Amino acid sequence: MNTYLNTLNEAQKQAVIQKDGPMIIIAGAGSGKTRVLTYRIAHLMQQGVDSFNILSLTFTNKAAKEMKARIAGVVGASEAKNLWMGTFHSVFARILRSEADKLGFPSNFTIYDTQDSVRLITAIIKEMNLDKERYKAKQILGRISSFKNSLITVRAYFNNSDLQEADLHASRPKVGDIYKEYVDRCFKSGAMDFDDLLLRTNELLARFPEVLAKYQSRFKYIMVDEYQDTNHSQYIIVRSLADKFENICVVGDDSQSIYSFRGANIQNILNFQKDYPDVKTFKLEQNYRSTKNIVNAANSVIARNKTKLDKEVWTSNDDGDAINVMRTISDGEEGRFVAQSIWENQINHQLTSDSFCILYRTNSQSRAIEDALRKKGIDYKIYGGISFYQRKEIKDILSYLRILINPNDEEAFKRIINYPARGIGATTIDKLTIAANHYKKSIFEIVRYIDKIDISINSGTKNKLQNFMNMMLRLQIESQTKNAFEIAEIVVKQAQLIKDLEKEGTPESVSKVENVQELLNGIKDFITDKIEQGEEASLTTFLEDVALATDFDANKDDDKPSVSLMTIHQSKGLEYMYVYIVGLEENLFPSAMSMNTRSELEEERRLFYVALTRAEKVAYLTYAQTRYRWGKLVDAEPSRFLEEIDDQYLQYLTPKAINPIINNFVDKSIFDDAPKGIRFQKPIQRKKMDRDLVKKKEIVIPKNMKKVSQTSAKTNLFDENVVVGNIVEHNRFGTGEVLSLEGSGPNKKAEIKFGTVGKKKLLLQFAKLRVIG
DNA sequence: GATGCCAACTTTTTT
DNA sequence: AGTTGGCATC
Repeated sequence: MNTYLNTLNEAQKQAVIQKDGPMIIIAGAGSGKTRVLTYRIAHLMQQGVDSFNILSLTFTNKAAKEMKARIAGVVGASEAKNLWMGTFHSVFARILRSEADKLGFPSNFTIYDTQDSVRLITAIIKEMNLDKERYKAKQILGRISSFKNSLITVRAYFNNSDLQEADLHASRPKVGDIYKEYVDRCFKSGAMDFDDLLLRTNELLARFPEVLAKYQSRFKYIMVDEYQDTNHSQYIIVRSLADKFENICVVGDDSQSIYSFRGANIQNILNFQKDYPDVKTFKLEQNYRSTKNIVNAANSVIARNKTKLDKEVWTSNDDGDAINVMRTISDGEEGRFVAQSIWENQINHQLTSDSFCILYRTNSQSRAIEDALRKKGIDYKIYGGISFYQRKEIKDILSYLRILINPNDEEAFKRIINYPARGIGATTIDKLTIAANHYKKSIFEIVRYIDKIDISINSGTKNKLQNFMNMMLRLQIESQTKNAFEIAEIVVKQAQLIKDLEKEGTPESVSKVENVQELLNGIKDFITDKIEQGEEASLTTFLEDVALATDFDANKDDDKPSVSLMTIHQSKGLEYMYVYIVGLEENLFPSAMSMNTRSELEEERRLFYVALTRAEKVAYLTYAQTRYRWGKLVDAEPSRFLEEIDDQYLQYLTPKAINPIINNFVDKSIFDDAPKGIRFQKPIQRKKMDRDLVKKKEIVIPKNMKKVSQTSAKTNLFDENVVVGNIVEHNRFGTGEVLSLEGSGPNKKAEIKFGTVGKKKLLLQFAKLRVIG
């Protein structure tokens, strides 16, 4: 018993065994935070705390799942099952469902994603006849979102002259009216957006003392991970729930607070000690993840931030390699460098692709990297960007399912009323919306009782509407006796969704059909999973999962090893042996939108800190001199963050082939008779810092560059110039002899006799052969 | 009301 | 560069 305690260091152990009262664990990057949290929960349970009384809030659903699994390993699966564990959004969505009637919501309320919210606001702005240039839907949503996250309700807004004045000043006097209409329409649709899941929870706890008391007594022990990234709304929920027992344990690292753009308030963690004067503070400062070089380099950068808690991250790991800095002429070249480097590191160190991760500031940067990886034949997995569930064909099907559960869901209804096309156009939908607002009913009900109301729609269109409604009502009845998968299948068939796509016959529509198929499979998997775990497998839970799922949750891990690509934000909490941070350029990282204030810049710096501390062994920092942005080639300057790292931890790689731009255009030999001393350098010295970097460090021969430079010097090692008789090496088949060649250009094939698998005919452009003799 | 073409916008990060 | 929405035309 308690053997797990012996695997912890002293600081970790103290944090694990501290049972009661408020406590804060300040956990440096890579300091075993998850382990401490996991063991702390397991320890509580071993001390006799009922799992039902423990609430643990994590940052992602994936983190919750993994922690639950690890706890189950210590205390047993059946014990771990009752733990309340998940993201703020999913835990409180669950609570809201069971208390929904108190707030006037149906228990199967819809969760609007950002897309739904933007569409609704767009519609409202249009209905109110406002100038959509002045009232940009996305911006208005952002404003409403920040109101909600600061617990400023519509009423509070209209009671707050400062806020109204600010909007007036910004020439947007109608923001409050839009806000009000938006909230009303969500309510009428039985829908909550992401921020509502927190705001409405606060409403529930504030307005119904008996509900608050119930959950206060239930959650005797509360733990909050990534506390530095909680917003005010989340903060108040936690404070209210913990108010009875004050057994509140928050974990976080102020140096990794990177979500202020969505309302996260770093003050929550900085002020925790003020909130609870008798707080016990624990600091986890030993880093187990990274080399000394990486830890020290990261420290040297974050030291420049002014607002932070006092802590010192250190490691007893090896020094490791210096951090590699690479400049390329373009973003395309940057991608090729990364791909080449990964390829070589894989070979040289016998690593699989899953040891590598490529991090970038913005999703749009992935394209150039992807191209390069694909050309090199390196498997990769990309997280983020447009999630599967956001695709049009998928959202359309989900909208059908949403309507079956909650017919009042306005956004879903508007999506499908004319999809597939059934002759119901914008004019009709406008009329229906007006009627719906007038009668204070949902559009669904208006259509359902279209005969009973006074509305100027011609009989042909009315007929179409009734046909549609009849189908929906039929589906509704069927859905009551079927499981989520069966319903989805019937919907796809009844609404002729696949048929509609197949009719198109374009390559895009073919892939859409595949996506629909994948969705159906996904629902099937979901159901089997849930049934196996003895959990609820209803359509409601499926749709909730979909709405709150992150990209990580959606991805299956059983694929073949692949390089991970993601934004830095998504990389929080993860670690990889090799990390490539690309696009280290001014206006990109730090972002041009985040350089106006000191605090914005500090957040960008924390972001860089997060990126660098993902690396266990080796880190590469790359930047390009030119980059395509908005379809245009623009010049780029190296990021200030490169300068901010203490020089002693860096080594600069600047291969000759890439360096002088002019050499790509002019054959140098034509100037062979020119006077000595002529410089083939660009005369304009734009990149001041860049020159300095090169001047200072060029002579240093990078420690681990030996292998790299060897191979990159002989580029023909990897290309298609093999001849009969060559001994070649193939990634999977090993070594073999080239027996014959046929075809030319992209179709050039080689017949090779491998020792392991015998004779093979391979297309050279894909085979990636290395000539070794 | 549907279709197809052009203009405008995009790219900061996400539950 | 790629996507989306608006507008003209059928």
